[in-house]
Amino acid sequence: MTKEVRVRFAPSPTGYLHVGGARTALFNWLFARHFGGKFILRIEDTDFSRSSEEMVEGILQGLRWLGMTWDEGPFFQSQRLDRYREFAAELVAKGVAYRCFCKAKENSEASGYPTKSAEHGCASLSSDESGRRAAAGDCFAVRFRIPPDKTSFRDHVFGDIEVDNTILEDFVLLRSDGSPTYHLSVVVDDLDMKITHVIRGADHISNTPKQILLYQAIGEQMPEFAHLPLILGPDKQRLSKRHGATSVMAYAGLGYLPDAFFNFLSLLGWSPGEDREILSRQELIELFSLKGVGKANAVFGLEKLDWFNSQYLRNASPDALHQMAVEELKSSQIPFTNFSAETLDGILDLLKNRLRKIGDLSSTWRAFFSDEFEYEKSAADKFLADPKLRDLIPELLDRYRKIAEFTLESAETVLRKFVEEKGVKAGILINALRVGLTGQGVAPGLFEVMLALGRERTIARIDQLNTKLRITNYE
RNA sequence: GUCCCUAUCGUCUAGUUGGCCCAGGACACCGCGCUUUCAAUGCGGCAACACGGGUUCGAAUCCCGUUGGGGACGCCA
Repeated sequence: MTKEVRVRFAPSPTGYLHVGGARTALFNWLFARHFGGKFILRIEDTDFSRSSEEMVEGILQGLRWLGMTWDEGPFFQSQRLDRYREFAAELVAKGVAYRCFCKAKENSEASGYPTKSAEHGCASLSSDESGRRAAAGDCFAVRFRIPPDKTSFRDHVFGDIEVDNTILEDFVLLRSDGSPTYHLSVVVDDLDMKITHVIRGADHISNTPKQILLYQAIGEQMPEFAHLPLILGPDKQRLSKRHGATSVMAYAGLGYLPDAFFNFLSLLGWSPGEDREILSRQELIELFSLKGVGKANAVFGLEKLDWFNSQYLRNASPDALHQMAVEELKSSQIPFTNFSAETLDGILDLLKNRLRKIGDLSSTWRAFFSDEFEYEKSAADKFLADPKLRDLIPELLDRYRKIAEFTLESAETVLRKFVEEKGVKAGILINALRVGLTGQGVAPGLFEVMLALGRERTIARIDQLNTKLRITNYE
């Protein structure tokens, strides 16, 4: 029996949960669920000046939206400060780290190139001297002493990676204010939390040797590593604000379904190795494997996300769709309250194949829910310009008014008969009426639309169309 | 600047140990059918192994180089 798989997602609360972070969380989550292991949430808030509680909440919210539940945590590094200090002290005692009494560099010159340990006078301070100065109250940071040789590790995604230690700097473990840096806290926590697999973004590849050196210095067994290729914007540059939304909650707001977003994200940098793409969470959990993770960075493109979303929308249960629609209409303040559930569901059934986002209901398909809507300009110009309409529409309106029973058949028969008598093509009227009824040049079948709107509204809108034809010149 | 990583259609990708790949699927795009417009659907099309050297009977698959892209080099994570 192998030991339990334990993975973690460890964001720093200096921003919202962004697309890249979400994908990292997602792969960790999938990995844990696949092996029946634990998914642990840890907040890396050791940079006090940049961390905030709202950001923590935002991250949790994003994870919840995507349905990623965690088994342990959230743990906060800010609450484990004593542990890191204790650890750093041990390292100093062991001689693998040393106190550095140099003044902290200003941020502005932080772009400096690696400083070799030899360049730090502090590195060669005797432990007596070092201890004496510390006891005297001299301010110091703790630096790790980089040993000579090379460091290598096997990555589950990238394979064997080796670096020469000489390029590594004697990095800081503990700042002069006593707070730990990332390298210290991440190693201590992964050890204490018994993390078996560190799955994180490829931007951490070059940090890994430092952490491995730390594990080696204290003689502990290290976790396995798997680095994930990065997600880039359409210009192949790092995803940033100028690419539009980067926070996952923004996508919630844009009307994307969490399941669709989840599915889409899972296929960014990973492939099940077969030709299926629409996969449920359960299927994803079963299929997920680090072997399927690619090495090349992936571009985050919206077209395919839209497609995924439309697939999930069309496959949504009537109940789920109903609920989403009600929410959407409410939030966009469209007064649809006089609709029966049946009416609403009928409309949704008519529209669901054409939805890309739930928000389309209140934008493109507004006319189905509200009497206040405009004719889409290009549609009106294209379909309302025929001068014959001015004479035809009033007559046709009259026929619809007189219709005995308003059904799909009768609605169509009235029009068919009418065009036959008048000797005009059905398309002229159908297209014009479509604009009149929906404001759009593109919509579901006209007679189905009539039924969905109901007799009264249909007649009222034809009447309105009649009026507009008289007062507007369409071209 | 130094180090690390990476490179298949516009995009996401398949391509397990080199031959079944003059490279498959999906999105997008284009055409045709259906039709009342569009969507949906069906069928079809466009479109890639970055480049140059090797190794091999044979390379998208292995090696080297070039170029492109990304990442890291902080008392940020």
